[in-house]
Amino acid sequence: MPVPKPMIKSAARAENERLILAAAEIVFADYGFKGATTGMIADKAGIPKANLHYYFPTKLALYRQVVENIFQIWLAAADTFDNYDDPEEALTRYISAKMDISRSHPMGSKVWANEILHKAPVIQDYLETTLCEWTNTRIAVIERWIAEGRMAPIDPRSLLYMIWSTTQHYADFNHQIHTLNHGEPLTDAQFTTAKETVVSIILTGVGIRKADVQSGGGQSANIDNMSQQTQFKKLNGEGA
Amino acid sequence: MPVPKPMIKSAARAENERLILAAAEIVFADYGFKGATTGMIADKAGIPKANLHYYFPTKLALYRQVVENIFQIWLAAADTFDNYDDPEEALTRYISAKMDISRSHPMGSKVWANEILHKAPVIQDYLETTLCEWTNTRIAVIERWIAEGRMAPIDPRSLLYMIWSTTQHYADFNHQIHTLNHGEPLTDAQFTTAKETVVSIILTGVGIRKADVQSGGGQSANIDNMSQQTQFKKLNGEGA
DNA sequence: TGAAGACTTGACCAAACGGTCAAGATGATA
DNA sequence: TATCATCTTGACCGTTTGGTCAAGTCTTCA
Repeated sequence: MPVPKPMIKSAARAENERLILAAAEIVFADYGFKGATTGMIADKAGIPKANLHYYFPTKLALYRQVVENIFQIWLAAADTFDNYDDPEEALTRYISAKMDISRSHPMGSKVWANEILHKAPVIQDYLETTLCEWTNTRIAVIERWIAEGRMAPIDPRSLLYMIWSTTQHYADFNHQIHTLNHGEPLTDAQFTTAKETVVSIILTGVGIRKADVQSGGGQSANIDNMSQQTQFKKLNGEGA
Repeated sequence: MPVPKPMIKSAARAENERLILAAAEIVFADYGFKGATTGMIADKAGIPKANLHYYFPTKLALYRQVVENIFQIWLAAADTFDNYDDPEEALTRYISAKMDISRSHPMGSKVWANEILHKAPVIQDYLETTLCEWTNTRIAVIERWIAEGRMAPIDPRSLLYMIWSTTQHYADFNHQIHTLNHGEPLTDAQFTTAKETVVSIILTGVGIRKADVQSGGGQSANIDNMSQQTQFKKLNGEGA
């Protein structure tokens, strides 16, 4: 019992804000900032609209809070990039983390995508400061890996964009993915396949893993060595 | 002079519809369906709002026309996939085409992205028919290439999603990319680097090209052999 | 118990928006 | 010139929506 009063005071407040933010994330994701109405959000949160405006004075303030929450989650995932100096380990974990967020938290990604699509009217400052710094430091890390001969000399910035776009696609475009999957969401197995394929193509693409081309006929024997130790397979002649 | 009257009749009409559609594409891309107003579109087209409604009775009808135009452009690009049976050639051309569209026609991609993000309220039928068929036939092609040992046994669907997301990222997220590029659009050189990097990572990633890891120190010597003939470089030891 | 603050809510308002309309302008045809 | 169809446009309307407000209810604490 460290904080008796000043925290009890906002017991109802905390719960209501949580409800509203959860509802807002879904509604903003599905309808965009303009398309979402405070009435819809209030309905989804199970409270009257006037009550929503008691906790969040304007629609914009609520939206901004939603976006900030998402950004925090992404920054946390980004740490995986820093905690390992081995490019295979770092990239594998980073890609996996971003894929997992796209599956567990798709609404957040959609809100972000919507915001960027419309020229970031409310989060431009994030882009210019936090995201810019984060990007530059990671580019430096990748450049070092390249200089050390630990991966192919690709353009680091393009690689980062590739990782972002590919992983977030599974959140932002999940409606399209579902539709192309007979209207059903991806099963856990399908999603795992997708994750492993993305990791495999990128790691192989930047020269960290080696390609596994079977000149014979076989179907797939999917790659699942995406963790600590990579078992390099022999690769057969391919050159012209 | 094959068609004298029945076409002259709509001379003004054709011109006005063109103006309106061009304005609508930009405004819908920047603000989404809900965020865009017919007044904004009319202003950008340089005509009164009532006149816009003379040519397009409802906002929805105008929007649908814009989306259909975009879809046609994409389908044309998709043909590049069919015209070559060599996976390197086909994938390189397809990726390049999609990258070029993202640069030359970013608004269209944004409108599409916005539509999918909001669960495709007006183009669901396209997803279920045309896009679904297109996807399945290309998956079959990729599976054949894999079976013939011409590329690594990756999941074809995940590969397609990867190509779509990566290439369209340069349109849908161009605001973010600009911001991370000191507020400037990518130069032609930067865009070319991006395109070559994407092609390189994906082709290497699926085992069509071989990685070029320089164990020494050098900076980059960027890959630019993205056309007909690939010059495979030696790749040095990497295994654990 | 009662006063003070925190929370709840139905009713309301002004602004913005999609769409209509009627009155006209323009242009082709005879 | 007269007629008719196409096109143009300012004014207008009903609806939706973000946000307000005043009249409550509930909780806490002396």
